[in-house]
Amino acid sequence: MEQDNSNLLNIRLRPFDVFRTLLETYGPQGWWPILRRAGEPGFNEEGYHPGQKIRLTEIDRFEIALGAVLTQNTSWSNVRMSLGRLMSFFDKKNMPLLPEAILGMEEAELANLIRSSGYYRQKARKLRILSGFFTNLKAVPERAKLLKLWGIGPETADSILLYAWDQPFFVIDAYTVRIFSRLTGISTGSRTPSYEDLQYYFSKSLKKYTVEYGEFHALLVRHGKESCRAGDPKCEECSLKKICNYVDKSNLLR
DNA sequence: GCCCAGGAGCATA
DNA sequence: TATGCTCATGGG
Repeated sequence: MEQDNSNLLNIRLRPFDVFRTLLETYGPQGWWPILRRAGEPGFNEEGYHPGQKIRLTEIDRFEIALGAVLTQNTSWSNVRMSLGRLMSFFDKKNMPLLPEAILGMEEAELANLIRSSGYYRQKARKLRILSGFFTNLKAVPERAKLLKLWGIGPETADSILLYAWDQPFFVIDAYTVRIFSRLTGISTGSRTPSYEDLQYYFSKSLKKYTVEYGEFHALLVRHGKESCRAGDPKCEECSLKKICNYVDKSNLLR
């Protein structure tokens, strides 16, 4: 059965125009951050690598996948603490942070190390399942196989595929939905368009350059944190206000 | 104390 | 298919 994405494609606003404006505003974001390599040439102190084309190692890819699960509905600052704890734990054992290391420990012990990420019991289980999948991984994972894993949904799968394997899957997250619902007036809440419809809408407007996909998603996260915030959006200083449909009611009431 | 954060799975109707 | 609930820590 063919999906009906036509309502979204009728939207006048082109995602690519938003991408250009955000890139002018903030510059390249250097995603996905790799904490293991923080401070190395080309990486800043938090592991971001703006403007650098990074050659990823097996350990890098696994760290990205771990982070993608840990950051589910959770701020990155909390995730960074968990990743730091995991790394120092295995550093002391002189073991690289690879799937075998995760599988070699008790789930409760793992949960304790990642407490700061929240939902830590669920996420410990997710990380072990993910690790099992990674142990017999020979090539780029298939999206459908990732989605069959307990704890891996579309956003997490696409984040892993895009940032760890350079595959052109555009990531739709809560920031993306919020920003574009304000820009275009598309409905939110239970009436939010499906993940696949939104992904199709963005993909049609972008070239299949994974750098563009990765940069755009990172810029949307940055913009959602700093400007297009949930509670008190800073519409005055927003670089998208000329093309935005959103009416900041809290401002009108003043 | 409140709200929010780089989701996903499951029960119920 | 759709809605509602659960999972949980940490920062503003």
